[in-house]
Amino acid sequence: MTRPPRGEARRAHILEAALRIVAATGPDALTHRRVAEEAGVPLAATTYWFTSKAELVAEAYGLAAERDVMRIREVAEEVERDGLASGDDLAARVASLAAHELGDRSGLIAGYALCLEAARRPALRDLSRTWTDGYVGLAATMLAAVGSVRPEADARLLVAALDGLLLDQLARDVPDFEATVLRPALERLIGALLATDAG
Amino acid sequence: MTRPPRGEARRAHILEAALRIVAATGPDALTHRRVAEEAGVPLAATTYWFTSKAELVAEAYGLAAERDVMRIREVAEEVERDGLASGDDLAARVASLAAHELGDRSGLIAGYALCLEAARRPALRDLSRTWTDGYVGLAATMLAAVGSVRPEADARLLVAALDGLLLDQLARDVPDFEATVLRPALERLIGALLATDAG
DNA sequence: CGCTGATCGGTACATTCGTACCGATAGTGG
DNA sequence: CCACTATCGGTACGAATGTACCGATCAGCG
Repeated sequence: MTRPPRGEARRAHILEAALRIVAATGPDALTHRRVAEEAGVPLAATTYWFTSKAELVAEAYGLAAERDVMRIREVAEEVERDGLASGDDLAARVASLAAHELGDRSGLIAGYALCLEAARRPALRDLSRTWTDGYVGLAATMLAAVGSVRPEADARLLVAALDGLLLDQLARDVPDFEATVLRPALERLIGALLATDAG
Repeated sequence: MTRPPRGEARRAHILEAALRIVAATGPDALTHRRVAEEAGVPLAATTYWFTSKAELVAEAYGLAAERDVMRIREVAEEVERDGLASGDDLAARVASLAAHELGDRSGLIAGYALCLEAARRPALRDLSRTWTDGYVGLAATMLAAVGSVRPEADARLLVAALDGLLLDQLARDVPDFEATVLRPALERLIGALLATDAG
């Protein structure tokens, strides 16, 4: 029998529950009671570990961002080690990465919710920027690996397009999104960017 | 002296107030009382004109979408009449359009909030799709006007990139965004897309 | 063991929420 | 002018919320 988590472990447990709720039901459904229920802890635990609801929200977002950036960093290092064969190779890599991202609607929706929150609450903006910058950095690394002349600028474009496509897919729910939409679009974009590098 | 609005006018008045609130404080701040205060009407007016809060929210989003699509249509027709000189011309046009959009953070944030809501509530998905499709249609028209070979597919890419850039800007707040970020990015994207059309 | 602080679980409370209700009023067709 | 209906404004109420509080329990240390 595993005993119920105590101490900091419980704190983390609560944050996880908060993220699940944001993704499933939206940020406005994030109440102390709902979080406590989802985490399987008494109500008082949420007020004990987080002095206010705002703190809970901010830390939950922070966790999501940190975890995501960590995962990105791994992929970036992997690409730097192994290199990339071609633009299409890069497109496939990014598409698969994004599709995997889309598999966890939870974190994805929470991420975009953060963007909108950050649009209102300046305290969250650094968090949001760090998140995006992580992606841009990865994209730049990848673009450089396939010989892009201006990897940084094009990376911003690539990440922006990716965000837009993912956001749209969240509402559209196209079946087999990766193969029918994402990969073709990315191949087109990356191909065009690389092809005009010479000129 | 203008008398307080009555009848359907008051209903519209309430919807406008709701949109302002969503933009300024987020969707979770959208309460009957808050809306009533913002609209300058008694609390009961909001429950009289909207049988439930969900109806109010849905109609507010619908209004934002409809109004925006209307404005897009005008631009689309204008472009179809006058044509476009070049890719850079198109980029400047889109950048200015988007910058204008960004001027009204209100509607913009509300729009993206809708996307996220639609990711959860299927009832809103049609609305969200219509909205995006409107933009894609405009973009396709514009791309066709400058001789794009596959305007439809490239339009999706263009709109996605635009969404990503705007979303990022909402949190980043780069000064002089249109000139320093938006226009260069769009010129780069559109230029690359058009240049590789031949091959 | 026994003490002490961290942690836990239950509960209380003021506030705010969505919504329902009800009497007053204004505009309109007869 | 007189109903009659749509609309208005004020208020009430149960439910849910954030948060505070309090006594019980656990873990480490003398």
